[in-house]
Amino acid sequence: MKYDFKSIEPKWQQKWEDAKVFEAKDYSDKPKFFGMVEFPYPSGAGMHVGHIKAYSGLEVVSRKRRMQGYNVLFPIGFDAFGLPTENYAIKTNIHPRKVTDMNIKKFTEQLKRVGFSFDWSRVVDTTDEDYYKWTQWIFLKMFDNGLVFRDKALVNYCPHCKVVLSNEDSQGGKCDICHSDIVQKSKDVWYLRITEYADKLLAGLEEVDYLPNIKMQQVNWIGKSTGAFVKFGLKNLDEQLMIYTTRPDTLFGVTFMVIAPEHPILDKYADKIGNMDAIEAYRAECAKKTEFERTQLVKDKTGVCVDGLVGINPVNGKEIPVYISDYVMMGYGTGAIMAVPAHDQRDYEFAKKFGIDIIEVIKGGDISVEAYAGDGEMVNSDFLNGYTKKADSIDRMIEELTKTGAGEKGVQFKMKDWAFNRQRYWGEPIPIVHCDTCGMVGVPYEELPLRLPPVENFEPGEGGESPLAKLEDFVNCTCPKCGKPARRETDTMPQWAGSSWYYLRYIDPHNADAFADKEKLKYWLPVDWYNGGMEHVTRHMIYSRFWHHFLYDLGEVPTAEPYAKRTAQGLILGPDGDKMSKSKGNVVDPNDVVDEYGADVLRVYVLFMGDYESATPWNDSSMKGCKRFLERVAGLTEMAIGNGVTPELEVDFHKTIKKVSSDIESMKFNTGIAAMMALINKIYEVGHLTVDELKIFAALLCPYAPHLCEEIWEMCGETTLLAESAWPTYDEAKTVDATIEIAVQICGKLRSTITIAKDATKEEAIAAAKADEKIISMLEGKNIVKEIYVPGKIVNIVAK
RNA sequence: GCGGAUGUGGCGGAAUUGGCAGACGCGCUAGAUUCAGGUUCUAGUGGGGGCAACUUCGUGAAGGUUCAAGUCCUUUCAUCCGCACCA
Repeated sequence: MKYDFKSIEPKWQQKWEDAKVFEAKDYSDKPKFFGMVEFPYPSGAGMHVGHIKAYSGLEVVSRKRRMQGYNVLFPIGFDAFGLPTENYAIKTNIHPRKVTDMNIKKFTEQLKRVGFSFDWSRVVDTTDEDYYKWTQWIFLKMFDNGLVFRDKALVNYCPHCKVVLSNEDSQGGKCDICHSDIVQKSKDVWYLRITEYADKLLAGLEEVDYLPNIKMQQVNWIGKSTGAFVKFGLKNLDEQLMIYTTRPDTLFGVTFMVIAPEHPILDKYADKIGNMDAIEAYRAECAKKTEFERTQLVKDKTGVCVDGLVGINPVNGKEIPVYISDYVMMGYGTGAIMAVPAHDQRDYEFAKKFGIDIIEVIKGGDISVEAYAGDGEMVNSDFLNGYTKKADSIDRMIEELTKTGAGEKGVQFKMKDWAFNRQRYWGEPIPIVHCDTCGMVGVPYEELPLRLPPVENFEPGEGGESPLAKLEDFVNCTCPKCGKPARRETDTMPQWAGSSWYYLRYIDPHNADAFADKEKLKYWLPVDWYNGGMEHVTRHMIYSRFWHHFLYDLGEVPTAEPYAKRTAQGLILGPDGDKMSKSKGNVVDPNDVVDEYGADVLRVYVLFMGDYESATPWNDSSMKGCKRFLERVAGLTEMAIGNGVTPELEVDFHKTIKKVSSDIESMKFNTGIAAMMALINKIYEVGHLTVDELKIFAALLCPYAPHLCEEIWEMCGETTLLAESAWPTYDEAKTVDATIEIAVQICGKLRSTITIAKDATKEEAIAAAKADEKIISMLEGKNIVKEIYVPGKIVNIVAK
C-alpha cells in the first residue's frame, strides 16, 4: 500500500466522529480513566508544535487506555480570557468575543486535523457565560466564607498593560505578559486568602503522585518555615515589637533590631522619634526602588538608626538599637527582625557597616571573617550554654519564652495571599456591589452570571481603571441587601480564575443547575493523570488545588485533591536550539507539517524527537526519518501473508509489545517508537509476516499514528474500528530467545561472546566460556581466581 | 547566594538501574537504481593503530570503591531551570 496520508487522515477522522468513539460515557462497568492536558489559550497566532507535543503524550496514553477497556475521559477546552486577546481587540477594533470565537475555531480545526482523540462533546470555554457563571459562583462562595478581602496595598503595576499584577505575575520586576518594568502603586486590591490553605496544600502533596521536581517546586513556593515569634519591649514606651525568627536560640547574640521602612510603628511613635526627617528621606528612597532593584542590591546594606526606639531583649534585659533597612520586608514575618550578626550573613554585613557589636553564641566559625550559620556548641548564652544540637537549643529557648510570655512557637509561609483583580475588560466581572450602607455585598447567586456588558472601547482608563468603570449603566445598580443605589465593582478576575476549576466542568459541561452533578463528580474525580508545562506547576496548579480544597471543605467535591498524578513535557526548541519565539522567527507551525508530512508523521515525530520530559530542538530532517518509518509500515501490507505466527519474529513481537506497553506508562515514548522501528527492520530482513502479526503491529502503533493504523486494520479485513479494539498482549516467557548471546570478560575486559541456552546454569555458562577458543588462548598459563556469572548478561573470569 | 537537574559520537538521543557504551533516528561515506534532482535499496560509520582477524583509548575533568562504573562515593568545572535580603 502506498502511504497516502492526504486521503487516509480525513477519512478516519470522519469515521471516528461519526461513531462517537471518543465520547466518554458517564457511568460504565469499565474502569474510568480521566486524562487531562492543560487547555490552551487560543491566541491569534494559532497552534504551536509545542501544543502538539504537550497533548500527544496523554493522547497516546488515552488511546491505549481505551484499547485496554477503560471508559476514558480525555477532554479539551479553551482558557480564553486574557490580555493578548484584549490588546488585539484594541488594536483592530474587533470585539474580544469575536476574536475569541475566531481563535477557538482556528484551534479546533487544527486540533482536529492532528486527529487527537478529544471528547469534543465536552469542550469548555472559560469566556462562555454558562461557564463563567460558575467561576463567579465559586468566587461568591469564597466571599461568603471569608476567603475574600479587599485592601489598599502597594501593588505591582505594569504601566504598559495598565494592569495590576500579582507577585507571581511580576517575577524579577518584569511584567509576565509584556516584560516591561513593573512599578509600585497604591491600589485597592481584592485578595483571596490562599495562605489560609497553605498547610492543607502542603499536606496534600503527600497523597498525590507528582514528579518529584514538581512537588519540590510547590513545597518551595509555599515556603513553610518554623520558628518563633518573640516580643521585644521598647524602652520608655508601653509597646512591644514582635519579631519572627527561625533561630530563637541565638537570642543572646542579638545586638540590634531591624524593621522594614514601611513598619507602622514608625508612624505611631513619630513624635517620639528624634530623626524622623532622616527616616522619611530613607523611606522615600526605598519607595522609589522597585521590588526588583531592592533585591538586586544584595550586598550593599543601607539603613537608618531610629533615634528614640530602643529595644529590650526579653532574655537578658539588654538595651539594643533599632534600625530601619530595606533588607527587611514588610510582607514576610512581622516586618521586624532581631539581628544576630555573628550567625546571619545579612545582619553581619549590616553590623560591619554600622559598627555594631558582634557576639558569638555558636562555636565553630570565625566571626572575624563572616557569619557562621552552622551547628556548634552554644556559648555566651546563659541557660543554653553547652547545648550542641540546634533542635534542642531551639526547643529549650521556646520553652523558656513560652514560660515568661515573651514569645511562642510560630510558623511562616513565603506564599502570599492571591491578588485577584485586574483592571481589564476581558475577564470575569467580580460579582460584588459596593453599597454605602451595607459595604461590600455579593451579587445574589440567582442573578449569576453577571455578564460582561458590551462596550465599544476596551482601552483601560488612564489611572489604570477598568474599562467597565466608564459604563454608567453597568456601574450604577441597587444594593441587593438594602435596595438603595449602589455601585458595581468594575474590576475583573485574573486569567488564573477560569483555569482553576475547568477540570470539574469537563465532568458535566452542560449542567445549568450546578457546576457539575455530584454523582458525576464522584464517578470521575480525581483527574487520574494531568500533563502540562513546568511553567504552570506552581501558580496554576497551586491556585487550582486551593480552589479544589475549598470546594472539598464545602462538600461540593468528593476528593481533597484534584489531580492524582502530574507530569510535565519538555519544550520544543527552535531548529537553532533557542526557545521558539515569534521575534526570533524560529516557530514551527503544525499546519505546515500536517500539509507536508501528515498528522501521523507529526505525532510520531514529536514523541520520537527526544526524551518527552526534556527540551529538544526541532529538526526537519529528523522528521523525515519518521516519515520513512510510516512508509515502511504502510509497506507491510504487501508483505503480509497467511495467519498465525512467523517463527523468526515471534520473540521480537512479544518483546516489542512489552516494551511499547511499558514505555507508554513511563512516558518513554521515544524508546517505544524505537522498539517498533527495530521490529520493522527485522520484519523487512525476514521478508514476510502474517496478517495476524500485521494487525498486532497496527494496534501497537495506533496510539501514535492512528490514521495509518486504522487503514491497515481495515485492509486486514477488519470491520470494527481499531481505536475500539483490544490492546495487544504478550507472553512473558516468549520475550526471550531460547538461546542468548552473552559477553565473556577476562578481568573485566570483553574478550569474546558465546551463545548459551537462556536458562543455562552458572556451571554450564562458565564451561561454555572456557570452551571458547579465544578464551582458552587468553587463559593459558594463568590461574583462575574467581568466576562470575550474571544470568543472561555476562561471564567474567578473573585470572592472574 | 540557596534548591533542583543535566553533561554520552558530527546531531537528537539509548543503555533492562552496577554487567558487551553508543539501541533507534538524523547526518555522512561508498555502491546500485535514475537522463537528472528527489525517492528507494545495499554496505559502512566513536577516536587512534593494522590489509586483516585484531588491538588500544573512550560517557565534562580529577581521584576512589568493585571481578566489573556512563551508572556508586569524594573533589571539581560547565550549562539549564526554579527561588531569591524569607529573618
